[in-house]
Amino acid sequence: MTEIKKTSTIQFNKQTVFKLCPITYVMEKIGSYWKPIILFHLLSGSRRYGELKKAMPHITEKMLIQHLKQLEADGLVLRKALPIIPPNVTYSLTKSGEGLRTVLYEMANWAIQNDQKEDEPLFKNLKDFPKLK
Amino acid sequence: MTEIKKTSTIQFNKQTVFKLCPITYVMEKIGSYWKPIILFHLLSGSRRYGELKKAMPHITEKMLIQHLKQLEADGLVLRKALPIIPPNVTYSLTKSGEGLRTVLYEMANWAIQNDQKEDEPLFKNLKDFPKLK
DNA sequence: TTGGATACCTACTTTGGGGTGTGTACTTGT
DNA sequence: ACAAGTACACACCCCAAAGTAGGTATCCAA
Repeated sequence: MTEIKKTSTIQFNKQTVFKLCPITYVMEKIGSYWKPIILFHLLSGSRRYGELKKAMPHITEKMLIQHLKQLEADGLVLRKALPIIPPNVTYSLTKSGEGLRTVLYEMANWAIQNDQKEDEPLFKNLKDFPKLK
Repeated sequence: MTEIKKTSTIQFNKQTVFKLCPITYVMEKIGSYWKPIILFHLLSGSRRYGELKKAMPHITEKMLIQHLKQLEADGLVLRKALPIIPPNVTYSLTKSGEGLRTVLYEMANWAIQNDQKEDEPLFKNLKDFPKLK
């Protein structure tokens, strides 16, 4: 995995920054292009690694595991591996990750509202928003 | 301003991707480290360029205008410049940008819930979440 | 005339996020 | 004996995003 440099200017005095803006805290956890999308696909329940890959055809394997590992390290995602061959690994949301459901829901909600204004809307409504179980 | 390459693999067949995952649509609009943070600071009302700079001490000027310009181009932010010297430019949320309030609110909410678990919580509650006017 | 105030612009450089491609471990099926 | 299936690991490379550092325009006040 690619290491993260701790000395960049962005990392400077993070504590104080967080106090001023809780959003900064969120961005440190899920602030990348892929993470929210991965989390979105886990909202409907646990998924195998291969299932996630199929659900996101345009993500590279490297990005997928890399972000899964980080989400796991950040306590948002749980990895369960069965000791069998061929391997069987499933990923699911932790309680903390599950807490992001409303965030993602509101994002989807905004996307739909915002998209209606354009010529050819892509989504219709929120009926298809993933429900757990 | 830095140009955006339209031919990257990520851009490939975006239409179909959006249909599968509305979150992808959102990430294209506000999916960067700084954008949600900038939007957060505009939730309480219009702000001058210099005010935003002060509110985000660790952002570079380049990043600030660059993202402001893109947010403006994406119709999330409105720029109002008075023709005086020294210049007076204020930024505010458009209706579309204002629609992100709930998203940002839920983010802050999650940050607070999530943060309570740690040793030294940074935020207390949502009373300080910016209200318009 | 010099400097401050404001909101930028524009080179140049760096960095790390992301892409490509290959390899691996172990078992089951043919 | 070999390929297929699964979930990765690793090395190499590229480029866009972010950082650094300087400059600009215009007016006014000292």
